[in-house]
Amino acid sequence: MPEFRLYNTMSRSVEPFAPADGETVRLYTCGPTVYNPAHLGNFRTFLFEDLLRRALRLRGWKVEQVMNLTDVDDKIIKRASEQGKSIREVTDPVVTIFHEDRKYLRIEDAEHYPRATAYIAEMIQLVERLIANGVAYLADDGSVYFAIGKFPAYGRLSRLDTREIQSGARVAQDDYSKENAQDFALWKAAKPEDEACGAAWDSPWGRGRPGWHLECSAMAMSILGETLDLHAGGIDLVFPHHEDEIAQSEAATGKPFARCWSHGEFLLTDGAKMAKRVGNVQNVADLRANGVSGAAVRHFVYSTHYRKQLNLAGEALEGSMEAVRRVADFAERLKDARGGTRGLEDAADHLENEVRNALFDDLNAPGAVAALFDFIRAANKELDAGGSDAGALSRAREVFAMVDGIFELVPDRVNADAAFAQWVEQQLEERKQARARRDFAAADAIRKGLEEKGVVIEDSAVGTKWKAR
RNA sequence: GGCGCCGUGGCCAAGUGGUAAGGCGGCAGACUGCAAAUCUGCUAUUCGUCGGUUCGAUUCCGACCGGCGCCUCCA
Repeated sequence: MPEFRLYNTMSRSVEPFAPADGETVRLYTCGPTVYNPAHLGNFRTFLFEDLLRRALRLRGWKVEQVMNLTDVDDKIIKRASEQGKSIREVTDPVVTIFHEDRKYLRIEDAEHYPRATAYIAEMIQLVERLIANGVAYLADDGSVYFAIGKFPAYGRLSRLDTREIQSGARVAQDDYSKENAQDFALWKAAKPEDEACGAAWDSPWGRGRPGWHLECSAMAMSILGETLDLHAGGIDLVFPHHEDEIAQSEAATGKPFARCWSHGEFLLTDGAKMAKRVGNVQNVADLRANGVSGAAVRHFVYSTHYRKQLNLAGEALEGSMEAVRRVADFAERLKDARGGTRGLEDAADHLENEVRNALFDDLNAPGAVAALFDFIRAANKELDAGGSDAGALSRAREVFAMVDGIFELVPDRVNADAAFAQWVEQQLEERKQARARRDFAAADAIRKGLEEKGVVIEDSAVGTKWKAR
C-alpha cells in the first residue's frame, strides 16, 4: 500500500499522513452557517472533503468525520430579527436544504452533524478552562475574550504575525470592548435582539451566546478528542477561524489541536471569488433547474486539484455534463457485457494502481479521473473486440465499481414515468417494422419525433436501446 | 503595505530538469440504411514576457506583465 501524502497547511508542505492510532482518522470539517442555502463555492469545499474521506478509506483507514452546523451567529440572528422568527425557525429549513443539496451532489454522510446550539454547555466549560488558565478575560461589556497575547504560538498557521492594520486591509469594526483589538470573542454578552430570537443562554458571565470560533473547538474535542488527526476547511478559514480554534483549544488542553491541517481553494465565477457579497453565487437549486446532475458537478470539481482555484466559466460545466454521459454509457455497457479479454483485465489493474497512486499523492483527483478516462477508452476498445473471459470482465467491473465508488460520476438514471416509457417502446416497435420493410423515411421520422421528446436511441446488433437526455 | 497562489491548445485543466495527461469542442476516417454510441487519426514544435543557472527548463532563480485570494462576514 503506497504511503498517503497530504499537504499540511501548518508546515506548508506535503507530508506523509496517517491517523494517530493507525486505524481511524478523526476528521473535523467546518460546515455551513445555516442562514441561507450553501452555494457552489461552499460545496466545492464539501466535495473536497468528501473525496478526502473516501481516499482515506481507500487507503484502508476508518474515518470518523464531524461536520458542524453553525446555527447561531450574527447573520442568523439578523435574519431571525427581520422575520420575527426564532433562530431555530430560521435554521431548521436551511439544514434540511443543506442535506438535500448534499445528497444531490452525492456527498456522503459524515458520522456527526452537531449543531452549535446543542453544545452550549461544552462551550461554556471550555471558556471556564480558558479563564482558569489565565488566557481569557471577562470584559466590561459582559463578553469573554481570548487574549492572544497570552498565547505565543498565535499566528503559526496563518503566518500572519504582524497584526497591525495596514493600508488595504479591511478595518476591524469594534462592536465590543476588548483589551486588544486582535483578541477574539469566546462568549458574547446577549443583546435584546439575541434574547428576542432565542439566541441567548445562561452562563457564569450572564446571558450570552458563543463566539463563532468556540463552537468548533468545543464540538471537535467533545466528539473526537483533544487532538484531531485532521482538520479541514476552506482556505479562507485559515485566518482567523482556524487560528483562533488552535489558540483556544491548545490554551485549554496544552495538547496539539490537530495533527494536520488541510484547506481547499476557492471556486471562482468568471475569475472572481464566488460569494454573496460579489453577487455571483450559484446554488444547487440553480444547477438542478438547468439540468446539471450532481455527477456533472463532481466531475467539474474533481477536474482540478483541490489546492488550486477553480474557475466556473466558459463551457466547463457543459463539458462535464458530456463527460459524465460518457461514463454513464460505459457503465451501462460494462453491466451488459457478456465477457472480456486479457487486455480488459490489464486495463483494470492499471486503473486501480493509477487511482491509488494519484489519490494518495495529496489527493490528485485530476490524475485519477484522467486514469479513469484512459481506462474507459481502453475498455471500450476491448469490449468492441468481444471476448469471453468472465474473470476479466468481473475484474473490470470490480475496479470500475471501486473507482466510481469514489468519484460517483455515473449520473442518476432519470426514471421516465411508465406511460412515457410505454409510448417510447411503442414508437421503437413501429420504427423497427418500418426499418424491416426498409422504409427509412418513416423510421427516421419516428426517431426525429423521439428526439423532440428528449429520447436518444442507439441501434445495435442486439436491438435498439433508448435513453432520456 | 504584509502574506500567498496562479498564468499550459477554442473552453476546463494535469504534469515533469530531458523535451506536453485527461475531459469538452473541432476536423477526417471506420462502423451504421442514415444516425447515435464506440473506435482510429489529426487538432500546443509549445507551456504569460524577458533574462539567468544548466549539456538541456514549461518545470529552478530573478525581473516584469496579467489574474486571484487572505490580512477578523467569509467554504
